[in-house]
Amino acid sequence: MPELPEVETTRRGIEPHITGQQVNTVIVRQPKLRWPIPPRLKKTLPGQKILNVTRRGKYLLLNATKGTVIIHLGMSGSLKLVESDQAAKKHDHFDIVFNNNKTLRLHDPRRFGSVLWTTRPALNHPLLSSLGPEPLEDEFNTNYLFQCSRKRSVAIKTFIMNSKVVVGVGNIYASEALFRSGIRPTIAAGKISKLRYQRLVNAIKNVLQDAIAEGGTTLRDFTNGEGKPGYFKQKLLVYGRTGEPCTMCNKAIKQSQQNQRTTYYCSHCQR
DNA sequence: CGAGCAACCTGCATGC
DNA sequence: TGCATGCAGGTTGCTC
Repeated sequence: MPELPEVETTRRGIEPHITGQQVNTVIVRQPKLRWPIPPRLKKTLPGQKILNVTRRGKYLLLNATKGTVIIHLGMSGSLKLVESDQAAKKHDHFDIVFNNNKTLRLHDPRRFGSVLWTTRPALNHPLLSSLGPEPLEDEFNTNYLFQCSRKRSVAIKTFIMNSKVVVGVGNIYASEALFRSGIRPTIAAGKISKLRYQRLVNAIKNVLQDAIAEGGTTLRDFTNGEGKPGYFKQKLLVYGRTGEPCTMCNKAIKQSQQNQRTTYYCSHCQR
């Protein structure tokens, strides 16, 4: 799935095309996503205008006249703008058809994504209300992460992937940021020094910014709003590189399991 | 409260 | 070619 850079890439791709546009129709082909697509969306959204498209963590917020469409892409979701007469393909579960003959189309084979609707401030929605800070904002800094980590025994990789700690860091960028900062993914979060947290915070910010600049990472099927892949995969230093030489020391990259997820690291460079 | 893990679902690569 | 297995970008919600 899309981690923060891929969601941000999607946001930038669709935002200029749907801002100010009026919704004509909502088409639900498969309502069974992570949560059911709310049935009232089909009646309530037509006629409304999209005011802007924002992002909170990995959630996209289509802010409309009378409420907000909250979209999460899960593991395999992607959004694309297509001509409204374009036929839907397999796993094209949801469309917002606009009056200008363009359609925003959600494609999601695994259906871990979600489409929700709220008429209250979106940030108050239960799924968004207890999220941690945005990693690229100033609130996410060394002091914050260090304080937050005290007395926490969880592995540092698990810790930075916890959206209550910081949003947007998924399996790819967690491994990459820990490599960039020289920290072994299994170290207990509470045992890491402030200096090392400073390096980690910088690494998280830098890797996410670098990835956004490349349009995100396309492993298999991620595409931006215009159907194009991202190019950050070529710059991954450890993720998916098991057995290949470390770019720093030439030793073979290792992999292990944490929380049912694969972790990639260099046993020489990360301590 | 924190930690660990099963669950949701489909597609694809691999091995027999 | 077919079948079984394991793995994949995420997150909630359950147990302990």
